[in-house]
Amino acid sequence: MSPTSSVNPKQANLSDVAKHAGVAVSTVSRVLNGNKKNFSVRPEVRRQIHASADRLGYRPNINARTLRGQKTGYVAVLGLRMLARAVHDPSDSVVDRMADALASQDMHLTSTFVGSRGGAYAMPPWQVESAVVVRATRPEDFAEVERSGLPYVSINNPAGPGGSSVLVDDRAGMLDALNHLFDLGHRRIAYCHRADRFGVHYSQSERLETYRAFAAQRGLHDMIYGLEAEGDTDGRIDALIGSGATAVVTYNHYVAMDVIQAADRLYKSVPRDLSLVTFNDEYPMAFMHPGITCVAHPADQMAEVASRLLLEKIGGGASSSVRLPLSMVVRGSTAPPSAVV
Amino acid sequence: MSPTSSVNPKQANLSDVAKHAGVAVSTVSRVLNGNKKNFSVRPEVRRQIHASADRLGYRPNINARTLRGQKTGYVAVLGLRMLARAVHDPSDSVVDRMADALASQDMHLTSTFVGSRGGAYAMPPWQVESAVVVRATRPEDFAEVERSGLPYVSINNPAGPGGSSVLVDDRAGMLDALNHLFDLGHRRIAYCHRADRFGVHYSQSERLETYRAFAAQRGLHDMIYGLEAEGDTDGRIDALIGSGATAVVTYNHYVAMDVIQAADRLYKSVPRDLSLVTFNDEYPMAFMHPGITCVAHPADQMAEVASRLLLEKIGGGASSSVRLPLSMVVRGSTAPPSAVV
DNA sequence: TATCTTTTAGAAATCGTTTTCTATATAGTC
DNA sequence: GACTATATAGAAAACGATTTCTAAAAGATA
Repeated sequence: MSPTSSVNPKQANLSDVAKHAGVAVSTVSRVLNGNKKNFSVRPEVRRQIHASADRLGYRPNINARTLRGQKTGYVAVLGLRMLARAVHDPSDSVVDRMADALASQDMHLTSTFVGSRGGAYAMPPWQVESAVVVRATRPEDFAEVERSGLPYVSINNPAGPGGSSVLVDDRAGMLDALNHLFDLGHRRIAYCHRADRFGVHYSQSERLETYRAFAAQRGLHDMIYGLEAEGDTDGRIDALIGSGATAVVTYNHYVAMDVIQAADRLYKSVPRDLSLVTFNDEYPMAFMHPGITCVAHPADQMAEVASRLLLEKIGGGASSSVRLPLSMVVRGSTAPPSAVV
Repeated sequence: MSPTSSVNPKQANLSDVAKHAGVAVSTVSRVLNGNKKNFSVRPEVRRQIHASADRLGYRPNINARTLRGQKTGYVAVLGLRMLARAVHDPSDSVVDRMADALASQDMHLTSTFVGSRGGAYAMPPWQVESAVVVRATRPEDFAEVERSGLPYVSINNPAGPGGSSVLVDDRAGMLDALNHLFDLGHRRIAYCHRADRFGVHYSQSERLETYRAFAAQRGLHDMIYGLEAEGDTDGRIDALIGSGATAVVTYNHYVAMDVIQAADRLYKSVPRDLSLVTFNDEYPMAFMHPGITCVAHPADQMAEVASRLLLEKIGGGASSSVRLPLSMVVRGSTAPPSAVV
């Protein structure tokens, strides 16, 4: 017989602790929850209760607790999908930082890992009091959380009527990227965008429109290379590189990797033959050689604002939407164009 | 007043449905759950109950249900730390796949995002029935889960006495990598390892020992470049590249990126001047140019085995530990050494 | 000493569901 | 007609925690 097959000595419950400490369950409950309302205990009893709870490894049953109707302090994180498989975006950093910010309010982010079976935007089966939605791109992503009527905040996407949202100023971000290249002397600037893997993101149209407006205003050629999910991506990128563009802005770090790879394959050098700016300062943009110039999301600030908006909603406040500025992180992938073209 | 502050019209419960249908709660419960045991109803009553439930939008309270049913179906995932900031490893994929596998058993992976405040290996405050531990490197990482007495499985690390574990055969993996390079004709093969960011992993010593044994057996020079967390990493890697090695094996994808960057900086070309094999087939190894040859973890198989071991533990079975083989994914970063050295 | 407050703590109700225990009709058999 | 199955349901007891009542002991005040 295995040493561990003696099994779980059945989770201790409040009554077990009470018996062990020689007091009533209500007393244990109040002591462990620090409930001071019309209540006090002798220090030695308090100590004994804590000792007993510790000894028995007491762990509250969340079902009983929430059934009774107390607040859980749990916040659902919707939209996480999978941890791995390279589906990372700036929202991840924001969620990390929100975990810190909300912990000080005794609120805990929780999530159900749904794997690949979909349902990433389904409310968890346990009771939560609010939610954070990430990576939502389709209206139906908000359906469940809207139906729940709970306060929520959406990261980097416009929320439904019941939620607040934290967005970034993609127009200004695109303008920064283009001006950076223009000021370096580039006049043949391409934009390489791609449909988001899971849907259409508002940044796509905003960046595209801004690019077009910029090109028109400065009298530059439109050099737009759209990568469809199903199309001949490699061919499009090869065409881009052969187009005589001296600089390119890419929609995200994945596209940037594709461009770098293609440039390498076609014996073009970054930034000598092609300057590169990408949205999303995600791994490994900072670790490439040369480092990639990025339009970066203000993750700290986004987390701070998102936490604030969520607390406001919980407090009964109205929905609101805040837009934050993106910032340029200049690295080695951008330089003046070579004299010879 | 905000449009959403009119709030939820209070969820209907079983008693509401019973009243509406003119029957007892127990009858409603049995009908809605299709409970046939010692029970039957007249068809018209059954129809009426379904109609009432539909009409009132009845949704069972999961807390009450699981409270009564005595099992929550929640599995804690310990050790996730942060989502972002480039701290990914093969365990992430395994967790994703386990979420799928366990969902069919009505088990849900749950996690508390702890942000940067530590405590990644603390049991969550709610009641779970088992746990999955990832990225544990120190004995104390298992302390809490061991203390809980719950069945658990550790991914890619030897568990404590109370848990099962799924490991990989790092010795064989290293041997595969070395043989691959040796067979290509390489005789000056370096190994570039690094202390894990969060502790010492069993793979470190196994790979190192295997490298040494291989070199001794084949009569090759030991070319070991250990990167300490605090040391002059860049200098060490530059030395490696200047050492005349024709091939290098790196401890993980982060180190591989460092080596690639250094090679680029020193005008060395992969694989012409240096072949590269790395452990961990993580992003963006497959997307580099050339693609990086990897020793890959069998994520699907690890997930499958881990799920099975967990269920066995839950069923009262003994702890066990399974080692799975790594596999070579050959890409463009490895080639025969150039004639000229 | 008698009365009032405060401290300290227990008993019991409650949350929504499942399930066991009971109970009444109705149908079938002799 | 008496007796036994069977069909059909309701009543009530859990599950584990929180919280509202309730109450005894200890201390303060007159």
